[in-house]
Amino acid sequence: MAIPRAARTQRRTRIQEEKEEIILEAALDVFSVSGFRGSTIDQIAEVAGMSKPNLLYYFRTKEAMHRALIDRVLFTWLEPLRAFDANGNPESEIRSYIRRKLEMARDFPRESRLFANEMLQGAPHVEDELRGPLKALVDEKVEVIRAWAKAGKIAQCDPYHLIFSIWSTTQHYADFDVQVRAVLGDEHSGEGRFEDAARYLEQLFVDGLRIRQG
Amino acid sequence: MAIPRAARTQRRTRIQEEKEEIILEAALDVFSVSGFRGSTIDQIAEVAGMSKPNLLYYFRTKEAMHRALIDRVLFTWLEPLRAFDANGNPESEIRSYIRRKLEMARDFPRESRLFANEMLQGAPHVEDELRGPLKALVDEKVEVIRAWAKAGKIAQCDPYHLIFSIWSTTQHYADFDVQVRAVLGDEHSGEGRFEDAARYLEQLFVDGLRIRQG
DNA sequence: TGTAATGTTTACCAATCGGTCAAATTATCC
DNA sequence: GGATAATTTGACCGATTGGTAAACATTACA
Repeated sequence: MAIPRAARTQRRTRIQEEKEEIILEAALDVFSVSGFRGSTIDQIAEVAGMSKPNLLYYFRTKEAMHRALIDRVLFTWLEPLRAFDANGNPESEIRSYIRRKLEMARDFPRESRLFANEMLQGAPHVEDELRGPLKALVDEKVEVIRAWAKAGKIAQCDPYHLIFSIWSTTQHYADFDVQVRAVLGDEHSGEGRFEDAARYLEQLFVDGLRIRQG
Repeated sequence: MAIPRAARTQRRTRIQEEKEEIILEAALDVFSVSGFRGSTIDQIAEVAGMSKPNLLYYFRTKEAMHRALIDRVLFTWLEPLRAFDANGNPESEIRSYIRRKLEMARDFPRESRLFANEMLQGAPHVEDELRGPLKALVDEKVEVIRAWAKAGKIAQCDPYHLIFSIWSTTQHYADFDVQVRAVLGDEHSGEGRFEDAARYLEQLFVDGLRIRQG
């Protein structure tokens, strides 16, 4: 008889690793478009190319799949902010932060949309993580930015809103991709639009913060 | 026998006007949080305080409710951009555009989230409107901004991405409200945060575009 | 006040939902 | 190769889904 996955303590099988990966990949496809409530296990099973009971053998509930995805995304999503370096100079740090966030929007749009979906629904599954680890990390970087402002390296500004504005402008290209494409028209919707966006955003933030090379 | 609403040609009744308003209000509550697929007619009926068949007497399908909402939101949502005046001076026009968009995020967050949900799902119900009327309006305003840049009133920049960045930064405060509150902490999450955001964003864009009074 | 149109409700439908179960199949390891 | 554990499947469950039919209640208007 099969032992329910959650009760197992043994090392994971090769098949387990592979199948769980396939399932999470399919779940990301579905959840990122339809949100948690709007997605069905059947949809995910079909995308994953396996039967529903088989899928439920690896993740016992829909919540379990969603939680596994969210945990993974939350971690990697904050990678660029973690890399934000207090010892670097303001201009290059902000430039590369924008770059990295924009690259993530381009390379991992589903992850961005999964997160956006969760926010729109009021973060029912991750509010604790937002108030805990996320806030802690942001608070830390806010202090860095404040120090830069105090030293006259950048203009006086609210560091929280600065971070919000970088998040929103970059993630916009993943979350509102369909709108961006529609407005730009098919001719300007190629991959070049990310380069255009990077150029514009770097100019906006560097000049907007009146950054002086330090 | 009751005549299906869609087949009626007569003027709308007082009861119709009232009930349809109540239903759309409830539908906005539900759709804006859960998206189209994740929302149920039963939820909407409960929020509206009427029975499901009664609700379906006024809107024959879930799609009909959603479409009615989207149509209404799409129109009012573009009001600030329509007000964007080519004859005004760049600084005050951009300042007041940011203000207006921020006020809408504050006063109509459900409408913003409804739209965001639709975008995340790939705009299955409104892609035509995006490629048609929306693109047309944006193209028109883009020309205004281009003229400003040509006249040296603002820095050279891609007007499309400028508009995207104003959209994203302002709507962020509605769509990601829960994250903003979590990061700012309960002490800074009052209504004052909109004033802080307005101050920061105006500074960012005015300096970022190196606007010179015209 | 009568009556026809409008509005509301109860009971119901087939389809889909998340999830279970036991049986059948496959992989692993001695 | 055989025993044992891991994996997969089809059949199924009760609850919920979007939506309907028809009886019933209310309103508007002559």
